[in-house]
Amino acid sequence: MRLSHLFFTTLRDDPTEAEMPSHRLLLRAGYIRQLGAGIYSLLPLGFRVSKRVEQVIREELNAIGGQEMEMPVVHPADLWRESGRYDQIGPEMARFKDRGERDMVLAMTHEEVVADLLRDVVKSYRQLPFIVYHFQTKWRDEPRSRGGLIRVREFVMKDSYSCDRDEAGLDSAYWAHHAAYTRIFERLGLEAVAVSSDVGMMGGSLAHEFMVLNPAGEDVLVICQTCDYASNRQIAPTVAETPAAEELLAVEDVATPDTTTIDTLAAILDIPSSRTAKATFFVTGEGVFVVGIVRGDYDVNETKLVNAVKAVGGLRPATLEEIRARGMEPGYGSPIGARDAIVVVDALAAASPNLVAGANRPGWHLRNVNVPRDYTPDVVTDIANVREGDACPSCGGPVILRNGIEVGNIFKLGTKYTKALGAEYLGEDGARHPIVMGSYGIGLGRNVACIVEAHHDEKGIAWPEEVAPYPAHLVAIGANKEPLVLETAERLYAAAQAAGREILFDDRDESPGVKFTDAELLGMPWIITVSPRSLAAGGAEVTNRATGERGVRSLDDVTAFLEGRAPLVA
RNA sequence: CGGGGCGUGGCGCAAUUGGCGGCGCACGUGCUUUGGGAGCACGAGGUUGUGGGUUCAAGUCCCACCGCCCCGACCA
Repeated sequence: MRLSHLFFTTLRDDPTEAEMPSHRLLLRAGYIRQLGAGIYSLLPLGFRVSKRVEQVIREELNAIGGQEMEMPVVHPADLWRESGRYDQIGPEMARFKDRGERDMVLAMTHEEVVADLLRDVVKSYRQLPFIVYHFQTKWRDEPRSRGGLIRVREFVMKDSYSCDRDEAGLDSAYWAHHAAYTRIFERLGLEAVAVSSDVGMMGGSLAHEFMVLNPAGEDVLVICQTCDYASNRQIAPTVAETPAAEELLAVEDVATPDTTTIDTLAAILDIPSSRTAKATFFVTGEGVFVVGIVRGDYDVNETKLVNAVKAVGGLRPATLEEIRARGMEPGYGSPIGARDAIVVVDALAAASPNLVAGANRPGWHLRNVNVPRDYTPDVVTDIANVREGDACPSCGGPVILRNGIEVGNIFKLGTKYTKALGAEYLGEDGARHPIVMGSYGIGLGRNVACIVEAHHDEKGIAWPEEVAPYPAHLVAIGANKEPLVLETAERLYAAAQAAGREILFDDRDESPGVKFTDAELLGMPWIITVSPRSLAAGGAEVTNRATGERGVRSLDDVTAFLEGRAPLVA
């Protein structure tokens, strides 16, 4: 591709909107352009990268027996009513009517369509198992997009679906995907760690997320320093020593004016925060009031709390009025005297004696509150967030917390969708069984962004060879001073083309500085410079973009590389 | 949805008290230049996000709306 004809432009200045390196560089180098919040066009360069990522995924999925297909972006709403998600999912799903006034939706994911196909196509156990997948556009009207391609509303996702006779089959398909994902992210140049994760609204019994560590990541990961334990903090169990038993003292009032936080409470009473109880207040999507109690030195983990009370529609923070209506006082709250509320107490908090808790009166707390002597929990379970340095649930070693970006996920769905839609097969036993599904996703654009996050320097992008839009960037310098330069560059370019290898050729009438700067910004793995100087030195100068290694190679060596016959070394 | 910020040419920015909308880069033409974002000359490009209001006069003040970014809530 000649740069003189490439549909792109580079920007000299950083766009102010872009804060993450990947966003900034992809914009500046002319890979992407924004159309609206969370909506991006891929320019030819960006599209080529995306296609190369796609190809890596395709190869690895084919290797585990995946069959590529394509499902629609627009679905009849009735299909989503069948699974129940039409009413479950909020405004993040786009809904509209077609000209016949029929309710339609834009695809957020494709479990329903797969299940619909299964009930049509699969009759017998002989047709199972199989894996199907496609690369298809999803629309998810996120409350807030951010970080360029990291979190968008419209994106192309590889989603695959395993269809099995039974749990054992699902298990094997699940771990096959786990292995395939490991290979995919390795080939993409991403250091992804597989962490256990919450199944969320997808339902199912087991899930992993593949995470790339990044300070801007939206998930918090619990990673063991000693063993290979890694989990999303949403579901990471807390492991704490059982507090030493103490004589249960009598409850007594203590005046604590203007003391509505754990920090100030611990300070005013001169006690560690672990001697206090923290009360948090939520309301489920169905309007049920939930009080969550953790010890003062921990935070409430909302995912665990949602799961503890099986909160339909999730949880939202309660309003002050809602809290007072239940007989509690914000800032001085505790379940003592609470009414019309489900009380969930963290296991550690329940086991900790003589805590300071709210008196439900402004300016007052209570000393020596004990469970269940002083109030009765409805649920006692782990609802606390793991902290940095806490014990690993697997080996007991200290854990660290890191932020991560989710680049892929795998879910054991089970029969949730096939039961709802009636996708059954006739078994060897002559009975009908629901097909057992798994669902597995990788977002293309987010992976492209994460690759840039991991492979760039102050000058620009440095693509790994596996995903680079072009293997080399050919630069001709001093062409109008020495005609042989342009001749040579043209001959190298033609040789690559003739061999079926497309490379980037900067044939523009630009100054050397512009060409070098752009080449480094665009980030092809090899920059090949032809100039009077390089010709005098015996060929072309080759620079490895990632390592910075540079050397002069003979035109034969360079030609062999460009034709794909031999690797290049600097 | 809550909090904060910002909308002026493709990008980055300026415009005093309300007083003729400018600058750098990028872009076009010509000449010069060619190993690190070249020089000179000429030139094109704007409904200052939208709508209303105040005023002799609005980029600037007021109201409403729209859009975008950041933090939070949220995230199949």
